[in-house]
Amino acid sequence: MRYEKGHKDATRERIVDVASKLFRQNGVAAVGLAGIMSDAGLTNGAFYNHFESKEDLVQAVLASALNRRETKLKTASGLEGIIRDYLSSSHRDGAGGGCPTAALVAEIARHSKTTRDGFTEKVSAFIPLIASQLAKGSAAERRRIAVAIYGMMIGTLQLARAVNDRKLSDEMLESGVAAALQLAGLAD
Amino acid sequence: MRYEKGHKDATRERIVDVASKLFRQNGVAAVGLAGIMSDAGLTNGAFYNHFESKEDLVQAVLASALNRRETKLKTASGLEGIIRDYLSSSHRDGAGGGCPTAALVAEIARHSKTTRDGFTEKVSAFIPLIASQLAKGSAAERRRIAVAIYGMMIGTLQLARAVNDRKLSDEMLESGVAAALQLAGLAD
DNA sequence: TGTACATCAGTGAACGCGCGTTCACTGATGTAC
DNA sequence: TGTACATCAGTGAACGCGCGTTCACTGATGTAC
Repeated sequence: MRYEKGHKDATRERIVDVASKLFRQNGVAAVGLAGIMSDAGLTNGAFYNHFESKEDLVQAVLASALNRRETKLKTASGLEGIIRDYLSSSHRDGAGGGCPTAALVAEIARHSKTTRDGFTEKVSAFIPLIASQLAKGSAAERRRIAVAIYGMMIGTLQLARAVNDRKLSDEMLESGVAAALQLAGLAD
Repeated sequence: MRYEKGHKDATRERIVDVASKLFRQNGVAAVGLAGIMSDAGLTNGAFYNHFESKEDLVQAVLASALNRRETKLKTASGLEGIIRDYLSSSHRDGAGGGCPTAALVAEIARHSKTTRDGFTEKVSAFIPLIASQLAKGSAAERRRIAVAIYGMMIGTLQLARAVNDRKLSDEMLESGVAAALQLAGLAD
C-alpha cells in the first residue's frame, strides 16, 4: 500500500479532532467541511473517503468528545474538583477543547435521531457517574442531584460565555460553583 | 401614503415575531432571510426596508424576546411558579415561543459585540428580578442563588430538549424543579 | 379642480459566494505470474 | 527477476443549491401649483 498501516485511521482521527475543536468553538452549522479538511492538511475531496456525510462526522465527533469526557469523569479525583474545573475561567475561555455538551446541546436537539440517540446514551452514562460521587442521600436523591448539577454546570458555563462583561461572567462561574457544592452537600 | 399610518411598524414587528419563533426553533444560523420574509407574507427584497442586515434583525429579535421575558418575570406571581413553568414539558416542547436564552445562548456567545452587549444588559436585569423573589439570605446570597437558578433552568431545559428519551427528559425537568426549589429555600 | 411630481413599502430578478457533495484522475505501493 | 495489474488515500475541479445582499422597478397615495 501507498501508506503505512494505520495511516487511514490516523487521518480519520485527525479530521475528527480538528472538527471537534471547530464545532465546539463555532457551532456545527457555522463550520464548513472545506475548512475542516484544510485544517487537517487535506483537500476537501478526501472527506468522503472517511465519512458518508457531514452528519456522519457530527456523530463521530460527538462520540469521540463525549467518550473523552466520560473518561475524564471516571478518573477524576472528586466531585469538588470536577465542578471547579468545569466552571473555571479556562474552560469558559477554551470552548474548543471543552465540554461538547455545553457547546453543542442546542444544536444537538435539532439534529437527526441517530445523532440524538448517541448523545442520549452518553448523557445517560454521565448521570450515574456524577451520582456515584455524591456522599449523601438515597440512590434516587443522588441521581436527582446529579442531574441538577449537570444541568447547572452546562447552563452556567454557557451564560458565562455569552455575557460580554468579564466581572459578571466571573461572578456567574463562582455562583455556579457555590450552588453546585451546596447541592452536593460539599458547601463550607 | 400608500399604506395607513403604523403600517411599516406593524410589518417590522411581524418580521421580528416570525424570525423570533424560527430562530428559537432552529437556531439563527439555520434560518434564512427568504424563509422569514415568506412566512411574514412578504418577498425577500422588502427585508432591507426594515433592517440593515441579518445581524441587525438578530439584535431586534433578542431585544424583543428578552423584553417579553422580563415583563413575564416582573408580573409573575411567585418564584415557584416561574420555576415550574420554565421547566415544564410544554416549554420544552415549544421552543419557538419559549425562552430565547435557552434556545440561543450558545450562538449569542459567537455573535457580534453589539449583540452580546444587548444580551448582557438583559441578563443583568433578570438576575435582580429573580433575586428579589427569594425570601431568605443576604443580598449577596440571594444574588448568588438567583444566578445559579437561572443557569440551572437554562441548562436543564436544553438537556431535556436534546435528549431523545421522553422518560429521561421528564426526569431532568423534575430534578431541575426540585433542585431549584431547594436552592430557593422552597423545598418541601 | 386638475395635473405633474415626490414619496416609499413592497416586488422579484439578479449578484457573488460558500456550502455539501461528486467524480475523474493521480501515483506510490503490493500482488500475481 | 521483471512486468502488468489492482489497490486506494488523496487531489482538485466541478455540480447544483441556498445564502445574504443589491437594485431597478411598481403603483397607490400625498403634495404643490
